[in-house]
Amino acid sequence: MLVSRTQTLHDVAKIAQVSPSTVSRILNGTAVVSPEKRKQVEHAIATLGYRPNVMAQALAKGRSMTVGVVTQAISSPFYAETLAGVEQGFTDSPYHPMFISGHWRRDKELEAIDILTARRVDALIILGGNLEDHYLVQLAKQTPVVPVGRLVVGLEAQSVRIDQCNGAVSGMQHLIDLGHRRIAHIAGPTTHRDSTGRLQGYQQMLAKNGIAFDPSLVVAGNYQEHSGLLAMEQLLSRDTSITAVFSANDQMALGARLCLYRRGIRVPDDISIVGFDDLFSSSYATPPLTTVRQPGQEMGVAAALMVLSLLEGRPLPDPIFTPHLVVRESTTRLRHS
Amino acid sequence: MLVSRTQTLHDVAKIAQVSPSTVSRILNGTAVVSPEKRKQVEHAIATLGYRPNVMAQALAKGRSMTVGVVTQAISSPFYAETLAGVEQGFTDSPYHPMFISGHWRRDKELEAIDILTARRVDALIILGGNLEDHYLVQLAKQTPVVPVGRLVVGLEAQSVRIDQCNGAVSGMQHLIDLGHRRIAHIAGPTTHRDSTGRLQGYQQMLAKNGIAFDPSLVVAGNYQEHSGLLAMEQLLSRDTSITAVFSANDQMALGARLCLYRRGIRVPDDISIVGFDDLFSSSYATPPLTTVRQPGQEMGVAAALMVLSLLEGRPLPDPIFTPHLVVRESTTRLRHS
DNA sequence: GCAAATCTTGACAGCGCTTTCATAAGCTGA
DNA sequence: TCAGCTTATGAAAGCGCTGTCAAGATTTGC
Repeated sequence: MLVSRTQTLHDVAKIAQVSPSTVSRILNGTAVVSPEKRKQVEHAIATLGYRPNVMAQALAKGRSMTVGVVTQAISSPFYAETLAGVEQGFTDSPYHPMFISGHWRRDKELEAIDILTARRVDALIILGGNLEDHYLVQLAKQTPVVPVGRLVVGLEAQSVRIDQCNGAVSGMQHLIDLGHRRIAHIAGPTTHRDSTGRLQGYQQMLAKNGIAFDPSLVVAGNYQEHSGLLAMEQLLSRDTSITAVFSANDQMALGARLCLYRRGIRVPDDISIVGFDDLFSSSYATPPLTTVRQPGQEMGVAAALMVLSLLEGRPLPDPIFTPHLVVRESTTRLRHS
Repeated sequence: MLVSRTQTLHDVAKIAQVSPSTVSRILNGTAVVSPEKRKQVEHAIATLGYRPNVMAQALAKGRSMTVGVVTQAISSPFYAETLAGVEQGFTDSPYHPMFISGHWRRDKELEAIDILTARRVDALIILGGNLEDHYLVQLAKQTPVVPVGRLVVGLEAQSVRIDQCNGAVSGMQHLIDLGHRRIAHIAGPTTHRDSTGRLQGYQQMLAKNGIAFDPSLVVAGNYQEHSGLLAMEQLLSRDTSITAVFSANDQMALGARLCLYRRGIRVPDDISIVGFDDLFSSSYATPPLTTVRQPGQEMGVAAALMVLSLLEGRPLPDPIFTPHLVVRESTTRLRHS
């Protein structure tokens, strides 16, 4: 129903011949109201096409009903799934998410938090990022903070995350089961705790299977496609006996795959590739990528539920997710040549 | 600066020993204030770590300083770029975007608009979608509406869009220049005006080059990867003399490419593929996809500027973008076998 | 040097809603 | 039947800010 001037609760009250308080009470279910008045009010609301002004409600009750989400880039395929999950998690709740990108820069993230707190968001969801743990802990004293994809010391019960090392272990297990021994690793930024967790899993599985760790077989990228391509080139120039590569994320795996394509090295026939994350697009790569699935969407939903629990004082859900291997077509059994 | 109770303009006024009005004036630059008072106020703001409450400002001035963005899926690679552009376009403006997904469903889009108007957004950006033109025109009478990626009749000056037909023409031109004649087309949903525009470009180029239009060479998908795969299979079962395919979007092109991979048909050696959109991931496909670039990011920025212009009564920017061909490695000259 | 014009500043009434608080009405039971 | 209690409802005071209005202070012109 489209009407000219935007209607207020007052207008509704006037038409229904009750006081504004009564209308408010019906809207919020704050108190019992006689059925007849309720009927009148509901009718008035319908005929006016009235919609409460959320800003005014927010101001009056001191809660904005919006939760701020600091992501790194709204267009990053990796964060996109989690954002979708967050959005989904808030559907059917009175809260709504507001997304702002931090562009992987500390100052931008700070700015984002600033903008969000100026809007008096009721809670904050922080996807990854470069903000120090102690800062987030401090921030959490003002408004609930839910970190996603990282463990914030001091906020362990509410940091939605996966067991990185375990994920890496299952990816490596797969490669080793297929007979591979010369396995390279394209790591993430060495400063990221999650990259080091994955690296750790890689090394752990090497050790467990009596394969000597060769530092020249691991090179770090920055999680973007291009760095995966560069890393692969470097790896190839160092050692041509590699038969498999385990990449710390899908985007770099795709970059590596392009490098191999350009050099005419076949995947998986010559070199097998295992990624990490399982982006939507990985299942449509050529060949479809075998990868360790990080349940981005589910984690987003969990983050939303975590916020809701925090806000309503309910017991918190389990924040730890376990990544699982998804076998597709980029890996194959090592042929003894 | 983190303080316990959240500070108000009143607190600042008290500390600076001026009236709240004066503080407001300084904050908004609404009137001239003596330098000394300004100094005092600025000092008070700094020591208190004061941040104005955006909700209260919104209520008082009747503008929420937020613009609603109805997208289809926040995780769709296609919309993601545009969303990023929108976000970027509002940086350094006092406005902030709030995204809600419509999931390609009319009822969800309506719901999204409902949520957004309850928050009294100052404008609406609608990415694609299924809402009827007349509905949007009607809506635009209440609050500025900027449709993106489609032409809304009645809102032509502010519909940010591309010339679909022209884009298809340049993709086809490329294929024809390479000597292809048996060119299939994987179309988008027949109900979408943009798909039909692309189909039109396809037919136009066929006609212009004296190639008879063969209806069995076009099959429609739904813009998702899987439908591209299915379409390709259907095409192959109908006619094995195809040497090139022009897909109405990259996602379907990627699906088609997977189909060919599974059947051992080489790209581009056996069949060339041209996509449409140029998603981030297309340049890392195997092989990197030749495609018609739809400038998603730029269009997002343009949509934001359009909103700003509408809101500030400035002349509107040009809403039409021209797509350009990006030649990569999925197309090659036809070899006469 | 004084009336008139200009400028800075504070008081105050909203913005649209929620939420005490108080009042009037309806009940209970002895 | 009436003291005492519970209930439904309205009046009014905010929530934190902006913007109008008018009053003081200051400057200008002749």
